[in-house]
Order: sequence, then C-alpha cells, then structure tokens
Amino acid sequence: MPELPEVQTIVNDLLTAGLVGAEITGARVFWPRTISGMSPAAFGRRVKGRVVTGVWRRAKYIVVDLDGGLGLLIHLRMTGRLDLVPARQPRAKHEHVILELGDQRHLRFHDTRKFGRFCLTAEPGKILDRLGPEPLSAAFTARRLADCLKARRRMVKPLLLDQRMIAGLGNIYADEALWAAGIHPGRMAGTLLPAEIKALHRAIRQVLAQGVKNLGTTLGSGAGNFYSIARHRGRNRDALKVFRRDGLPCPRCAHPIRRIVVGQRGTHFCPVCQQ
DNA sequence: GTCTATGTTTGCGG
DNA sequence: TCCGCAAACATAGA
Repeated sequence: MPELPEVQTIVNDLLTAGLVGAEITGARVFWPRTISGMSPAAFGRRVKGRVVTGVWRRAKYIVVDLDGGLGLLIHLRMTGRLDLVPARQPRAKHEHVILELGDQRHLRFHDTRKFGRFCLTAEPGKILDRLGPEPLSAAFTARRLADCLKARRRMVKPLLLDQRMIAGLGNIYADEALWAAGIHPGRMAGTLLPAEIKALHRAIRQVLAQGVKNLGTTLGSGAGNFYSIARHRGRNRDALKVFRRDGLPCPRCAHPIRRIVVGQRGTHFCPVCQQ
C-alpha cells in the first residue's frame, strides 16, 4: 500500500522521533521470512550493538544506515507498518520483527499479509541501483520519461508501476497521474505524443508532491491501511480525483469515473477525459 | 459462513 | 529482452 509519499512521510516521522543516534540493542524475529538473505539469528547478531546513523528513502524502500557501513532496507509491500513504541508495550498481533533500542523504545514491524521484507546488507546499491530515477529529483526529466516509453509495446500504466522505469509510483498515484495528464491507462506506451509525455511528466511530479505535502493517503480505517509512525493518518484521500471513485463524477467533466482492470490491477479513469 | 478484492514485488513461462 | 500471469498472505466487505 505505501507508495512514495507514504514512505517519505514515515521516514520524516522517524527522523523527527529521533531514530538517528539510537543504538539497536537486540532484535527479535517472529516470522523468519521477513528477513531476506539470512537467518533471523544472523540478522540479530549483525544488528546488535549498531547505531543508526541515518534514515532516508529510495523508491518505496526505507533505508536505515547503521554504523560499520551496514544498511537496513525495509520494504513495506502491501500492509507493512512501523511503530515506535515504549519497550514495555506488549507485542501486538502481526508484529513480526522487533528492534530493541537503547533508549527503552522498540521499532516494531507490523504486517498483516507478511509480504514486507527486511534486507540487511553492506552493499545497498546492489538493490537500489536497479531502480529507476526518483520522480521528484532533477534526474527525472521529460526526456528521461520519453526514453522509458519509447518503442515500448506495453500499456502505459503497467509501465509506470515498473520500478525499473520510475521509482516510487504505485496504483493510487499512477491512476491519479494518468487522469491529470488526460491519458488512458491502457494506451500503448510507445504511442504517446511529445505533448502527452510532457503532461504526464508534470502530472507525476504534481500528484506525488501533493501526496507528500498531505502526509500520504489513508483510504480506510482498518489495520491494513496506511499509518505513519504513532498511527498518524495521511490526508491525501480528499485530494484524489479518480482512485476508488468509480461511479462518482469526474472533477473535470462530471462524467462518471469508471473502474476497469489493466495489467491485473484495479484502474480508475474518466472515459471522457482519458480517451 | 462464503466468496472476492487488495494499495507490491518477484519469478516463471511463452 | 519483453510481457503477462500467478504467487507470496490475511482480512475487510459484499
């Protein structure tokens, strides 16, 4: 569920909460498959005694830098969540990893569907360098987007969701960007005109920047929804124009929004504005 | 109770 | 290489 704006919000909250400088005094793993590439025991040995030196975001990864040159990459996938809580708080259902901190707090990983992953590595670049450009950085230009789309016999929406092309877009913001640009999600990528590519480039940056500003999108109220640290909800839902708004009027032309399936993903668009 | 959909990514097969 | 599909899981909602 968390896309770029949601992950950025979590990172910002972790920084505000003072995670940098904290020492990891121990780790407990309750679902071994959450830890990728090594056993839970090895993971515990290697993080114990390390101090957090930085927290940042790349695509949908939370990157926790540790002293000694290690990086902990956390990917939330669909339902992952991080909670920073007092050490004394009892473990909740679905808390699969607990990082014990020296300041009597715990950083806990909560994940109902168990798709999320922790990857501890000395070479984070091996994973992060495979990803496309950060859409809010200067490296993401209309030209760069055009190169991604060029000669591709593939629908534009699945391409936008491909993290090797652009890093950080997910289902919500892809639908929103395509609506803002007036492009049908099933359009073949290679057929986009230069003006459409420019509009799409601008739309991607606009919807993501707005999502960050609104502290992410929380859709419902259940445990599987987006919550940042300390259970903060995002308020970007009110800014959504099409996502999960099928049947409601398009904000531009009032024609009812439709929901179809594109590349096995629920897809929302306006049949009039996005021909 | 039963059935379907789900905001992500990977790996497989054509 | 490119692309579509199923799987990894649990729960909410119909």
